Amino acid sequence: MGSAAVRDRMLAAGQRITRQRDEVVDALERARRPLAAREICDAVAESNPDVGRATVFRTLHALAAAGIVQRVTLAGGRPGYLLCEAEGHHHHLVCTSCGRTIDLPESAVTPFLTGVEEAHGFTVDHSSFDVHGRCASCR
Amino acid sequence: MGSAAVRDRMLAAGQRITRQRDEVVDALERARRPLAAREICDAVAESNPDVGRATVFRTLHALAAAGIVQRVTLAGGRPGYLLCEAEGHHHHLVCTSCGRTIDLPESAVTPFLTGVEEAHGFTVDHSSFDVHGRCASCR
DNA sequence: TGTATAGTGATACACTGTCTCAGTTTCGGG
DNA sequence: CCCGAAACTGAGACAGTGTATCACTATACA
Repeated sequence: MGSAAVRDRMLAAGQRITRQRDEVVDALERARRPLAAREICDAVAESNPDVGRATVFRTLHALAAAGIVQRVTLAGGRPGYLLCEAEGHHHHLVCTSCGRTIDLPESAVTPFLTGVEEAHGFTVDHSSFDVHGRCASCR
Repeated sequence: MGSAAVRDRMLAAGQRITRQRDEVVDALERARRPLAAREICDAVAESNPDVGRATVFRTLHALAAAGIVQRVTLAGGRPGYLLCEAEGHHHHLVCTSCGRTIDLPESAVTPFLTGVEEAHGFTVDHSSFDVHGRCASCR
């Protein structure tokens, strides 16, 4: 079952708690790393084979809208989904060795983006960074 | 036919010039904006219906390896391919209004990445930024 | 011009993601 | 506690992305 914290965030976002959504959150909580859509479907099917693929994708969309999950780009360009502890918009460093992620708060990025906006007369609506490398413990 | 500059860059990368590759480059040069794989297939098929889908993907891969094309993320998370004037590793600002892109040289990004590395004990192997917003002339 | 080798087309396969529609479940108010 | 509006679900069809194989072909270079 998904943690109480996640539940509260979903309710706060006006979304309902369902068995199916619980199982998606569960799979992500157990993994502690970004999962491909396929991996999530498989993990969910293990505890409940009757959950449809469409529901998994809808759930991921809903969780992303609530800021609970973030879609990231894995090494190789494949998309993955990551459960975020941090609330609000933020970015991630993805370790190519152990697969774990490090949160990068928006505040660490804002000065850089502001500089870019000023240099090019560009207004940033949305940004996402894919930074792959090795974390401190994998070097 | 792809420009001579692109031809030289492909030869320099040890790749052969073929009719099919020329047509992929052509499609991207005409568009002057990132294209979805499907759009490239359609554009190529218009001038030569016998070019296989697999060849288009292989060509995009080869062009990306030579730094001639970059895979970017379009609004909505869909992948797109962009012909790059600039050589070497760099990033792009994508205008959500007119679809055009602005090159962001690696040198504009390095100080930011260095700061991130120092703050988190992380070694960056590869980074790609998706920055969406409005360019100066679309505001 | 000849030839080693890179490139090609067809086809099959796997994954990602969206849509529709009838039926079900949840949440909040009474 | 029960009810109903509205959100959610499952099945299945569909479309795009991307990779692999294998026999065949075209290119670059000596």
